[in-house]
Amino acid sequence: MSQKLEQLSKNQQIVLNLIEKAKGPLKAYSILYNVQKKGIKAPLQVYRALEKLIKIGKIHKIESKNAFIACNNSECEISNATAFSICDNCEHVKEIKNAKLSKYLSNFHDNSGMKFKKYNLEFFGLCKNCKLKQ
Amino acid sequence: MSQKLEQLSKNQQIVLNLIEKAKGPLKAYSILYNVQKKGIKAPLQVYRALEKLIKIGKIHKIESKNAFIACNNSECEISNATAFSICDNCEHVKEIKNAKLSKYLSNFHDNSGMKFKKYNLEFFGLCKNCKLKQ
DNA sequence: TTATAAAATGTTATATTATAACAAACGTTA
DNA sequence: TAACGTTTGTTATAATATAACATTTTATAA
Repeated sequence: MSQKLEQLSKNQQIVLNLIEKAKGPLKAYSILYNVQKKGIKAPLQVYRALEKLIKIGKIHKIESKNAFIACNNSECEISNATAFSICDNCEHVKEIKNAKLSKYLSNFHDNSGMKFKKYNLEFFGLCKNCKLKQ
Repeated sequence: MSQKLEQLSKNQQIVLNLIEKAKGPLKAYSILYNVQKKGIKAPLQVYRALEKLIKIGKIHKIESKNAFIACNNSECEISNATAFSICDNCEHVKEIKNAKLSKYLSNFHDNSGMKFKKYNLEFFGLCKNCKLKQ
């Protein structure tokens, strides 16, 4: 039964495979072009797969880039606590795994006492490589 | 001279006025419809104003909603450290002012030692009102 | 004050991102 | 097998954002 829950449909698997073997985040229409040989023909097919993959935590959306990246963080299986570093120069994106950070943010509550079920954090700067080249 | 720097152009002022008097974030095309009586006719005129207003920190973009909100935080004048709470139910958005949080995030560096010039954090949950109604 | 550079404007067209609506097939479970 | 939820396929369209180019306004400084 638990195996069923992890069973991906055909389109979902195709899209996930592509995203997982990519070096960085992929955009929806770039995904579409790359899976057309596999029989996926329309944007909706891609978006529906993405929606499901996000929901189950296999991928994340990088909101500032409208792009999708595979989850590499075993701690965020339910996809409710995500943090990324994004290079302003080369656009390299990396998911941040940091227990302190995620603990800090998961426990954060604002002045009104509102607590949160989910957060997404995007950091911007220059990655090591790009900093050296400056 | 410093006054010149803060001087907004006509279109920028029109767009900013609208966003500032709004109760929540506005979408670009909703802004467009609402400023057409003021003579702004095309999306680009809106997007250009938005771009400038973001750059100088007068407004922020809520990335997960593709919407724009006035800055209410004197501490983020350069718009490089933003945090928001977003209600999943009523979509109410509020900028979070919290010195500890911003200090924590501004000083954060990842495992590789990469430091960041900018971050954007979006929290999701139920606001007080919506929590009560459940 | 004039030239010149930088910023802003106006405009048309188009690119990019995402969803609506509907019909059909599939997989699971009662 | 009947019923349900999920996934698929498909066409059309909505929503978001930028390219390219010509012109005008504003700031700077020679």
